[in-house]
Amino acid sequence: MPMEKNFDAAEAEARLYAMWEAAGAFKAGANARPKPDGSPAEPFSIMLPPPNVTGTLHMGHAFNHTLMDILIRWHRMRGFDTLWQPGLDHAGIATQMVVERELALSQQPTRREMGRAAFVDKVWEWKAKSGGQIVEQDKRLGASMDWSRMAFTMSGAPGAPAGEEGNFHDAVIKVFVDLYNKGLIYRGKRLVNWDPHFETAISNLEVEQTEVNGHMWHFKYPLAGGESYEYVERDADGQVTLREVRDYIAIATTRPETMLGDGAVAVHPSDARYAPIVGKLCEIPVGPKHQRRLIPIITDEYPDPLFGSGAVKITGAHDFNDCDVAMRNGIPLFPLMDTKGAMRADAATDNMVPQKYRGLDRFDCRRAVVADITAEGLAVMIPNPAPMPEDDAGRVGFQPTIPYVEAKKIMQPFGDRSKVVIEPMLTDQWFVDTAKIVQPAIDAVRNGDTVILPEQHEKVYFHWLENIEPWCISRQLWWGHQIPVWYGPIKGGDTDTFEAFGLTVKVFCAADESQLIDQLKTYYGDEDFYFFADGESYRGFRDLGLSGELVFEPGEGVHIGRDPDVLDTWFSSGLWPIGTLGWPEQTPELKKYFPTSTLVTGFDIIFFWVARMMMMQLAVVGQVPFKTVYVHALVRDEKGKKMSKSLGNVLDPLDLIDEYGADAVRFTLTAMAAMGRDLKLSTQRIAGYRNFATKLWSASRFAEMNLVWEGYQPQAAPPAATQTVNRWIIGEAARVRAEVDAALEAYRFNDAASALYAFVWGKVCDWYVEFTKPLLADGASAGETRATIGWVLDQCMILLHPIMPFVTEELWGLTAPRAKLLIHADWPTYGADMIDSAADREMTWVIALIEEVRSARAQMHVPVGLKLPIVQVDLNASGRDAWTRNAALIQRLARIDSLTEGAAPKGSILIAVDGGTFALPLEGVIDIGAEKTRLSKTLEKLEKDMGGLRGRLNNPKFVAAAPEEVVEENRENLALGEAEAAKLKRALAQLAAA
RNA sequence: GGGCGCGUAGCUCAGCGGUAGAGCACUACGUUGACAUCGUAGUGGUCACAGGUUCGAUCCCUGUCGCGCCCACCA
Repeated sequence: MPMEKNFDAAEAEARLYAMWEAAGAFKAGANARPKPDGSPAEPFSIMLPPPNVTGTLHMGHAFNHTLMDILIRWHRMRGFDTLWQPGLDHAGIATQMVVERELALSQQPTRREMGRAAFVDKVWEWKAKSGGQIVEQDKRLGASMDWSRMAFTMSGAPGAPAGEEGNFHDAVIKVFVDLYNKGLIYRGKRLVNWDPHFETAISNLEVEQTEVNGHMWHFKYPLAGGESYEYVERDADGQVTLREVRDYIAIATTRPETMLGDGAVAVHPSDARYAPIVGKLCEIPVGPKHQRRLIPIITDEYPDPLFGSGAVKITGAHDFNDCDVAMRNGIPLFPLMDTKGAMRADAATDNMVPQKYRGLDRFDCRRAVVADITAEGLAVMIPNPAPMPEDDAGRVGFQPTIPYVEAKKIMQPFGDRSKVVIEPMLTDQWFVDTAKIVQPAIDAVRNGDTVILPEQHEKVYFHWLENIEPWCISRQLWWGHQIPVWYGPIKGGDTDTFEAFGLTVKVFCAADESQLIDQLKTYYGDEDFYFFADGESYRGFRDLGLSGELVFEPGEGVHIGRDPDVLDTWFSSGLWPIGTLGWPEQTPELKKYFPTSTLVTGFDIIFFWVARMMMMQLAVVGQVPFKTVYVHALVRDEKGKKMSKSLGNVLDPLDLIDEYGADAVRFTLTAMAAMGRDLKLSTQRIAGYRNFATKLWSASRFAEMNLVWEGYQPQAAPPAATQTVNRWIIGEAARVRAEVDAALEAYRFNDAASALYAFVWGKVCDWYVEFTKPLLADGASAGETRATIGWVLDQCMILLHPIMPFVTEELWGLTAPRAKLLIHADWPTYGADMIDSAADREMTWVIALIEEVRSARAQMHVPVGLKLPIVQVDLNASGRDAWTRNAALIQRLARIDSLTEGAAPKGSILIAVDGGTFALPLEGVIDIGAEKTRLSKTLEKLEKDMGGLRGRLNNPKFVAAAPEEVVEENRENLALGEAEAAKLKRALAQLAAA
């Protein structure tokens, strides 16, 4: 059946993908071949960065996955034992958010109404129904992952439905328990970033600092007992600029609502202005007068005397800096807010939050506080910067004062998911003591066990790890790995305890319930405890002699029973490399594929994920998780903006695949994957590469029409060709194969793409196909030429397959019966020995001659249909040889009808080639003026080039210092140029005579 | 405030010590038996600017000017 005129991507892609899957082509180890020495195939493994279970394929994934697929297909064809491990991340916050929204939309009970177990069931239901759409989308892209090994970061968790079995939960729990037992995980009451929308702690990486328009208010904190002091301000020279008696200390703040929790006012020890009042008390100027707290004025290095008033209110429970100051100085912390970021209404804070502010949202409270202070005259007043020439009462020259409020750009923390302002909150959380496990992760990159490419990212990696902070791993969510810790009362002397509400509580850490029971038995004996944990309530220890019932609230302390919190999603995805391979079981896959070969990822998750995988794998199994990390750039829109839904500039890869085909999308991303630079995607470019696929397709049709595929015998080795043209293209194939391998070896994906583009289009289609036309008509050489065309096109398909899998596989199947699918075809290894340098030289000469003639014809406006004779004016032996052997194709491609020898006839165009001169007699055809212009222009260019060469060669220092071959090359070029210039001049003289 | 990257043809980008490249766009010509998703030939560049190193700099160094990104607790 003859080939269709065009490749029908939409039809073929699904069919080909199904064929690969049915053939098990993606399975780990598929197409693995022993090495030439008989030893087992070398493993090559890549872990897919697990997309969120809520995710759909966006351009960043398409890029990321294309690069991985290229590496995987390339290695698979080279006979490596290849694994591309797919999977999904349970994505705690994101998923819980999606499911809660679903519940709201379908008017079902809320999360809290239905309770934890029921809600988690709902999430699993949702996952089964609509999670992981990205898998189907990846198939459209052509990603050749081993789907039979699909992993999930929550597999095997309690409550997981059938089909979600797996080791991941066990692995996560085991790691938590092990790290806890090694003292690398601890619980503590710390100030953490709190997301008031999701009501959970988040890590500092999940906080985005954004500049917003804010205000800084200046308020007076009156000194206790109406005391006053002399306030003196001096300039840099020590001259007094202000001297007045004050009965207050001025404070600047951007967050007046936190004043209620102030514990002190701090000034710098060297600040002479406040020296008279250090140690005295001042009053927080908010709330009913009789309830106002007095706080001390202290000194600390933290305040900057040049900023604001130089005095800082210290609110340890609501600011990270202040917390440090408070800790240093023994200042108490006063938590003011509840989990939603509203001012607390509960009894514990009675004396902190006055009645009128209780229950107010933090921002409403801010407005109220500002209004109240201002009304009371406790705002610092400044002259109105825009004085009125006349005031309301008609007073001329009156300059009113106004409350001192600076409009100010301030950095404000936002939750990266919730987009609400993050609140520093004092809560009990679990932390990984990263400082203790970070060093191996730093060393591994320093000593090259893991290589990060491009190199510049190593710096970023080092900087972050060297300044690493404790990692808060507990989240107040329900969807995730519940922390395997139970709390109970303690018998004296144990160290794993903490204080809460006057109770000393022991933390039990266990991988599962039976292990916990064992622990408790060791601890209390057989009779002393109850154990009861049904997934809903955890009251097992209530009767152990405690008085009262402890109620857990995030940030508020302790409960009896299992910790309700779950682990940060990144804690589990941090175990992705070993977890997907079956750890803690010592599976054969783990032995074979770990450490993995390459991680391909965007720089945006170096901290979130890459660094943590390094730390965790090293801490848990003592090995690096991957040998190479290839960090690629971001995909942006054509204007260079980051694609985002809110900007509406998102290009959907699936739309592009629909329109241009997956191969075109893949090739575009590959061609633009230059290291270290963001790529701006334009559909024009994709269309161009779609055309490229079409070009290859039509070259194959050309072959078909010329019976190349009739009885074609696919061979790995090139045919033993005798024709120069055939020998030449075989050499070119060898060249491009080497280029592609070298490029991929170095992760220079764009180099591989452009080498292939230049070969397939620029060499094979532009020249070789044309060269073969006369040969195919010639009985003697037609056979070998057909074989060569077939072989060369096979090489195109093979070498392009990693980047353009669909069109190449389709051609592979259409053109000849094949022993294997292309996806499993053997990647060539032939080398430079296939380059026939004589053929190479000859074809380069032929191409140059044809181009010269074409150029001359075009510029003289010789009609396309008009064939011309050519005159060989002078030509050296190799030129004559080349002409003789290629006369047919030169005449065809340059549209020449005959050759004569002799002097250039009058009114002819001179064609200079390496080793000689031709003339195109064009008397009566050419425009003499135009030809003069053409020759002068060529001469001018030549003279300019030669000027440079002469200058250099006349410089004795150049001749002395430059490498021999550079000097030699310059000499040769100058000689060639001079010969050519002489000819041009002669021709010009002739024209002038005519 | 630190750190990183980028300014090369009209556009999007490669390149990187030895005479400036690609694709797209543009211009002219073309119904040549693979391909108009095409062909042939062209136009188009002080490689941001200023110094320095070098026989030689788009490339290395320093500074300046523009852009972009990452990290950072200035109340």
